[in-house]
Amino acid sequence: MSSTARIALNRPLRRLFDYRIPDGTPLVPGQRVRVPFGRQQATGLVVETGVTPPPGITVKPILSALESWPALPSETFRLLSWASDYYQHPLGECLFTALPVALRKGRPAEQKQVTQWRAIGDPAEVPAGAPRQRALLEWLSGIGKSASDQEIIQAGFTRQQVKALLEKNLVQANTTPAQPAIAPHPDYDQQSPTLSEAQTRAAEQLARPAEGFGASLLYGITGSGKTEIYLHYLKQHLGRDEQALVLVPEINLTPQTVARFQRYFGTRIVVWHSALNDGERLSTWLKVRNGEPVILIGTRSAVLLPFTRLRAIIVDEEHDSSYKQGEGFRYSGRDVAVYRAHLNDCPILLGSATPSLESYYNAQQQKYQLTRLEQRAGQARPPEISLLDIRSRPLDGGLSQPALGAIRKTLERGQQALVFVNRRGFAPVMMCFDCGHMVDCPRCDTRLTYHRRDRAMRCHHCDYQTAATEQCPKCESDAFKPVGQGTERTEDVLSAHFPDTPVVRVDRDSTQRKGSIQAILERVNTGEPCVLVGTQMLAKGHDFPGVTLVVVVNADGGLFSVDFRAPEQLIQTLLQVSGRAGRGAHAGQVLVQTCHSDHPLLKTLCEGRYLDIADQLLAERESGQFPPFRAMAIFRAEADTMEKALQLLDQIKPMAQTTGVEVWGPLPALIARRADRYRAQLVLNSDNRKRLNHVLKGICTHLDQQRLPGNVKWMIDVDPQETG
DNA sequence: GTTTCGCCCACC
DNA sequence: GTGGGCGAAACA
Repeated sequence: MSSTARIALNRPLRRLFDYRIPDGTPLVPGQRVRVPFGRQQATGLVVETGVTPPPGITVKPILSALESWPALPSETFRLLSWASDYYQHPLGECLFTALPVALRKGRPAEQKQVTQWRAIGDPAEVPAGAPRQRALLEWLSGIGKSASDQEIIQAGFTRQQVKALLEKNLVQANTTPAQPAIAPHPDYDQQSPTLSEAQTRAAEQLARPAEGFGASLLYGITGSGKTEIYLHYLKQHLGRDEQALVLVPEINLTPQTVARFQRYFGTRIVVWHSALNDGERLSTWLKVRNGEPVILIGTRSAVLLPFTRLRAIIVDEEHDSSYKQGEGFRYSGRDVAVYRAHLNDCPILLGSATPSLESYYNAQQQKYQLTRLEQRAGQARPPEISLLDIRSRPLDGGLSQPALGAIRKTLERGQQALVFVNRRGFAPVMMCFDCGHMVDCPRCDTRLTYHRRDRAMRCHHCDYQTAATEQCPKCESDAFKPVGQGTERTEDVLSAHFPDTPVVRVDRDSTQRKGSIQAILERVNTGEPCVLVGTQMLAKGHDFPGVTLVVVVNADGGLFSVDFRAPEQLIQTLLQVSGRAGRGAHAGQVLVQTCHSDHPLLKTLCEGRYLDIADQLLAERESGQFPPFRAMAIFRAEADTMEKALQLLDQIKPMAQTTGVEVWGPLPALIARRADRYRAQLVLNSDNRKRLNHVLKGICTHLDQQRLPGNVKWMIDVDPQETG
């Protein structure tokens, strides 16, 4: 009697499919199989065996197992099943995100092999009619070692010629994996990083002799040397045969960061990020799956890799909003990492100079151990932050006279200045100074922004773009100009004020080319006086020892936003960018231009104690019934008319509104129309996460059963990062 | 009367 | 997601 297996497919379906297991094919959960699906074939993952198929369906047989072992080991499988349930995302899609593309498509789980060719015969044996073959064999004998296909082609020969020699038994082939395995006992540098007194104290607190799960929050101010603590932490918690995971935001995964880890762990360091190609992905995935003793430094999706001996996890810049995936499977890399540490019964370290309110709250609740590192490493001292009220001050390219004066003084001292343009909620918009007309996106409820580089106007929410006109499209006035502080405008003003000093712009436009950010950093690190102008990018991670002055052009964007996370993110950004000042021998100074110099948040910012601000912000979250005091989820709907979207939400609302779950809305989304689709949402809020999860599951089941009018789409965002 | 388009639905 | 079935619209 043959058994039945329940299979997950890579489809956006909240459903699994049952197949007959052919006799003599033992299957375990997590194993890849090939199955017939409709009139096509698909790769599936075994979820369960020995199930009873629902009545009334014809069960087809599994075609084959792709391996005899589970592609997803049990711990990874459990992690993803939990995430599927927690985030209310279809299990199939969750499981498949943990496979590299090659394996999703059903390709074999094998390392790419490279073939090396070696001469074993005498060139004289090659028939005279094949001069190229003879030349190849002579060349191969001459170099005295084996050569790869690539080298042979580079030397001017062809694959056919090698093949012909192989048939004549004059060359020998030797295939090896393209990426050698990491030796189980790698001989890496035994020394640990040298720690300062403050670092030693922090490291000692983090060295927990106790086995098992334990989460720590490392609050380490900018420049305090968190990386040394990470290195030390890994040395302490990690055996030679064991695996570790270091999560970093995309922007922080630079060659410098990797090199610092390599100094202490050598070949055990492997990386995982969006720039890897499919082959590199498969190769690294296999190393992890094979249990090689890797220390993997990676971005968000690295938390889903199939580790088998994971013994330590670090999440760097744990507050960074890029840990939350913004579409599809909307998981938080940081939160999944914490759960994964639970599953593995291993320690996890969350580090930040500006911890998220969620993690800080967990520390206050004694769920996480809080370790503070409040001294800068070496000679460096924390920068002095002051507010510069710009109400009724004339601005030039967004900069006030005092700010320009401070930049001048800094340059005269032979030091560098950094001008930070806070672009969040602020972008250059084309406006007519005669009639006030601004250009809207024809498909979204937003204004088009102006890009001087190619004289185009673009929408930031869809791919619409159009050429910028000289005159106002409405009244044809010539006074049609960009308003608002773009980095380009600020760059111009700075160049005009300081004609003898290089002004370096760092934003997405200027760093798009590969390696250009590297070139910029090298140039700045020569220490020559210069002015750096940039957005978000400048706030993160990079070390500019020559910078002693930071000017924040516009701090006010996040102060009065509708989004409950906006103040937190504003403060984090300001503190992170402030942290760029005075990392070298000279003290740093930070000038924050604002129209609200009496705002309590900004006043606390000047005292520079992030945890005090976090206490303030937490109090606001508590009184507003926001996370982390309550669990939140957003139910979003999208349709070709606003009525249809709202109608779906009206239908869902009574289902959600049960004991212990509060529902706000339905409300049109902050950008109610995007790419000609109308968007609205319900906010669900509960003091009981289990209940919220249960309610969401009920809604999903309900909606899966009923058929919706065609183009209405819906999705659920658990622990949303943005409420708009 | 024939072809094309778009919607709906199952897929195990 | 994807292909097929089906009815409505478009075409000769």
